[in-house]
Amino acid sequence: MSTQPSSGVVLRRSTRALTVATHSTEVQPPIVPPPPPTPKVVSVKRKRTVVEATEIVEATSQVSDAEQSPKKKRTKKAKAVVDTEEFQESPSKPKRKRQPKPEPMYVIPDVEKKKTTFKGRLGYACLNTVLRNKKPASETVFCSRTCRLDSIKKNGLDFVKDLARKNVEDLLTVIQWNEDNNIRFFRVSSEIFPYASHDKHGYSLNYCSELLAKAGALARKYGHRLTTHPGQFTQLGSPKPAVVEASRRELAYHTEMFELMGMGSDSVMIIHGGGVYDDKEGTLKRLKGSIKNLSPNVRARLVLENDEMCYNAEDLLPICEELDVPLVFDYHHDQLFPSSIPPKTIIERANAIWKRRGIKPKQHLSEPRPGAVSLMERRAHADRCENLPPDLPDDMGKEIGAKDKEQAVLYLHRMYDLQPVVHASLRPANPNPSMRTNGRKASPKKPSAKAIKKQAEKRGLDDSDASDLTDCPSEDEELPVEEEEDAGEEA
DNA sequence: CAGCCGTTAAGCACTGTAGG
DNA sequence: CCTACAGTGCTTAACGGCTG
Repeated sequence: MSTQPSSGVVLRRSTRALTVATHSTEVQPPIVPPPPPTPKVVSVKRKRTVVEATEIVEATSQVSDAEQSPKKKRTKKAKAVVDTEEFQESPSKPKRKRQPKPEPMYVIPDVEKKKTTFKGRLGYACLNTVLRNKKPASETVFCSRTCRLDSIKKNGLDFVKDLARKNVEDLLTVIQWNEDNNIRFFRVSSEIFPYASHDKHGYSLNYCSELLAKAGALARKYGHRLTTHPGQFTQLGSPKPAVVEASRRELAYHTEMFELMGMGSDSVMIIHGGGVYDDKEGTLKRLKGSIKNLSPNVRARLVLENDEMCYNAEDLLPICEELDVPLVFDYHHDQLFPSSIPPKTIIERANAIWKRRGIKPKQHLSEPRPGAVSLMERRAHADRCENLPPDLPDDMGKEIGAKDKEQAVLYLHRMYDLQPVVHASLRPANPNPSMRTNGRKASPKKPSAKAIKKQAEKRGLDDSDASDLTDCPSEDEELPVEEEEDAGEEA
């Protein structure tokens, strides 16, 4: 709303309220009838949530005989439990089958041909849009199924473990798709085993060892490189010991995954420097200390990456060189938060570390969205990349960070004649890419749970009401939510 | 059933505002 | 002027309410 100050560090993007039609790659003009101006009644929703929640508990507590006593409103969650129990195939009651929609016709425009000396691999991160968007929904393939902590509390640990198993099953499909489409470099979603590193609900991956070994064997058979990028809450430099400990667990779980898959040293885990905590030097010292304290097998796979806000390549290179931790150079981040050292020098120094360690180097490439001006806007990834940087070493793995995921890779494959492409796998680019990212949208009206809790504490509500919302058992959960709502309404 | 939309989960950066 | 705090941003996909 207000004009951006000249420094322009962060832009509050009220313009985001503009809704954007979901990325439509189909040729048919999207039929988007204007939504009726229905007033949103948030508070009602919340109250209902509480009621439903109790129903779910009842429903799932008798999963075995769920079929004989269907609740008037069978929740999706309850259904999900049944589904996971019948992974293979279920001769369940005859469902009315919806006529499958015909495959949409895609018109794939020609690409501008460009030249490069690059002979390395291009890869993408986490999600394959073709497989993810398969219809019907039961056909979709993806590796980042997750759930809420509440679902684990209600349904037990096996619930989340089953989700993860399905993720790994789908990883096999993704690897095969990648092979069929000449993409041999893939970042596995850090959410493939949801909550595996959680302090209370964490679990070992051993239960899934056979399937992981199978996925690893497939990747190795085709010579695919798999890497991972643990979440931004992996903060090895945090002043809070609990956060560092959680970060260690996160890295340990990713290491365990690659070990069970039998992946070699090229399967690295990439993290950023993290927050600054008002003390960059001190934080870098803590980061260094934390890395030194990692167990050897975890440290063997750890890699740092320059980010666009806190630690650029120049900040990280000294640590990387001292501790022999490879550096993933991200071109996009370097543009937003440049080092005083030119990229060429950074890449040379980074590559020297990769070489010393005997690991194939890796870089990240992405581009800001067209028309992006402010820093926050330029942070968001464009749908695709239009250019490869010059002078790339041939053994370099290049992960393309783009909204169109594998399509961005195929686009570059075509532009630069890097690999043959399967035409049926191609999807057209969105002709009208917006500036809007997919980030979380917050409701301006409703205070956050944290804010509500603090308000409640301030107003001197009794302990049970102000107790930790994230951790209280189901019985207690109902009261605070009701209180929450009142607090929210009044505030 | 499909699709839309807000919420949630992790941790931190940053801005604007209120109050001392 | 400084501090504290609320709100929003970064990412991502499932969940759940709701509508058509």
